[in-house]
Amino acid sequence: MAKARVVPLDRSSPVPLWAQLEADLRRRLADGEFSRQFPTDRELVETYEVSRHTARDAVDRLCAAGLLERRRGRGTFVRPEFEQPAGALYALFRSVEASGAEQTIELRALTECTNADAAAHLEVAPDEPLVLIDRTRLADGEPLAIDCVWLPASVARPLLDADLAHGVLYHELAQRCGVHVTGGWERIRPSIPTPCDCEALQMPADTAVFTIERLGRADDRPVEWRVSMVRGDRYSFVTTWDPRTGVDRIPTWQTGTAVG
Amino acid sequence: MAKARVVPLDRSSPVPLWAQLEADLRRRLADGEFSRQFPTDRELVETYEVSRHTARDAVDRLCAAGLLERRRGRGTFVRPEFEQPAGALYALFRSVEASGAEQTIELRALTECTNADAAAHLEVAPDEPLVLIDRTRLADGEPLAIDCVWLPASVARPLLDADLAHGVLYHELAQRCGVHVTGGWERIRPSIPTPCDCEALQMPADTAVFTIERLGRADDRPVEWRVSMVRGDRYSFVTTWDPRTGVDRIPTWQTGTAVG
DNA sequence: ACGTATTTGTTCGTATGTATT
DNA sequence: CAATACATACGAACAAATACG
Repeated sequence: MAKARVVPLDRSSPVPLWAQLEADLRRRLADGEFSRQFPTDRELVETYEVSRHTARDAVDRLCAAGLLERRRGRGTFVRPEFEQPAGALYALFRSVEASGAEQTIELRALTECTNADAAAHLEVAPDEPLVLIDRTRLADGEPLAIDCVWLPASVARPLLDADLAHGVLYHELAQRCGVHVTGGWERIRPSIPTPCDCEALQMPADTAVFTIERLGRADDRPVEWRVSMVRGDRYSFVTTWDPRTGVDRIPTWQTGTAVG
Repeated sequence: MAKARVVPLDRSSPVPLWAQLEADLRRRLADGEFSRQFPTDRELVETYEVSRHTARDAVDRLCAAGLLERRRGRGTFVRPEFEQPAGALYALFRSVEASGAEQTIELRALTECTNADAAAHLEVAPDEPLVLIDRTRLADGEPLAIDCVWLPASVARPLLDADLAHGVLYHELAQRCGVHVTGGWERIRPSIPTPCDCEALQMPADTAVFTIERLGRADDRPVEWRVSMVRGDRYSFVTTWDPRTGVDRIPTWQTGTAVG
């Protein structure tokens, strides 16, 4: 465990104390300093020398962002699921897992190659060597998605020896390559798969899929370009809204036809 | 304008004061009591006889939910866009409008009919008469989506005389039929349009669309069943995330290829 | 152009209630 | 029962942005 490094707050700064505190707690969270238990209000008051109100303000925002969870009488806890990658693609994997289905991965290819399109998104030269990870994801043995990832070989070459049929890519990427994906974007489009992709997904020829393009960044540069195809006849994107309880909830993935 | 009806707070209730206050402000917002300007902190303190801290707590939550907006030195304001319908479909219309494109509507059909599938979603008998609104939506003259809505004729018959080529359906529904849609769900799927739909959308035969199914409820019962097809070759669903600044979990629609 | 009043933003302090250990 | 930790609620003061005479 890394030793606690606390950045002292600057009271003469125009940045509010709660914002400085929130930023430092975000940094310490990203450093993995709190495995599960988070400092109590009182501890924060003492280490940062602020009022309890200010400490709560910062922690409240981290709770609202979903990183922490407070439990009355017990303490504040890190939400481990939020250490997992963000975005609609990983939300799908998690919702499938939460449904009780057993997820397995078939590795179709794990090689070094070049790809001009992926290179463009990764902002490297078109002939720059890339690591390609081509996998099929299955839920209870039935194909759910095909998932192609390209990463610059200069940073991702250690992955060629990794076991990518289990676990989360980002964990391997952090452990073996020292790269932490911190942000990015995703674009979701409907598309018609090629006959080859249709076969891999074991779906009829006249059905459409979600194509999810995903770019992951490691602070200073893009490191992950991914194109995934998700069976649209089995999975759909569902949103509910209700002005009384709060509107526009986070979309979730569902299978089947019933919507609450 | 309705006279201000303030529900007194119950200090012996186990429900926190801020929750009671938030609920009452939500109700007054729904009643349209505040056209644009919202009470100041001081006014809330006086009318509800709570501390400023409690009043701010309630208002902060309404701000977080997106219903209000506070501006230092000016006051608190109702966000008018939040009086508009929620969901991915209306988010698309708004983002197209925000892009500067001129939106027009072509009315293809406005009739009374029956439809067993729609009736099932509206929870009425299969032969119950429905109002069908079948429209094509265009952005700068180019087809963007086709949009079919079914409503129970018993409540929506006044719409047969309405001008549905302009304005928002929900406004007509509220004005002519006295029905306020307050909640519901949406399901998004990729699909392949029929040749007929392809023609209406003026798109090539081998492209896929987003199918958005939408169920709108008026508190006690479903009143709107809608199936829309959005050109997937022109519009995509984009999400960005960034753990440092807070994860952006609300997807937006974009056209073109550039993603920030 | 300036000063004052208003309004929200931030920060402190204090006390009490409630759930958990 | 007691200690701990979060939840709620009150009060007070000053700062920063805005509006207005």
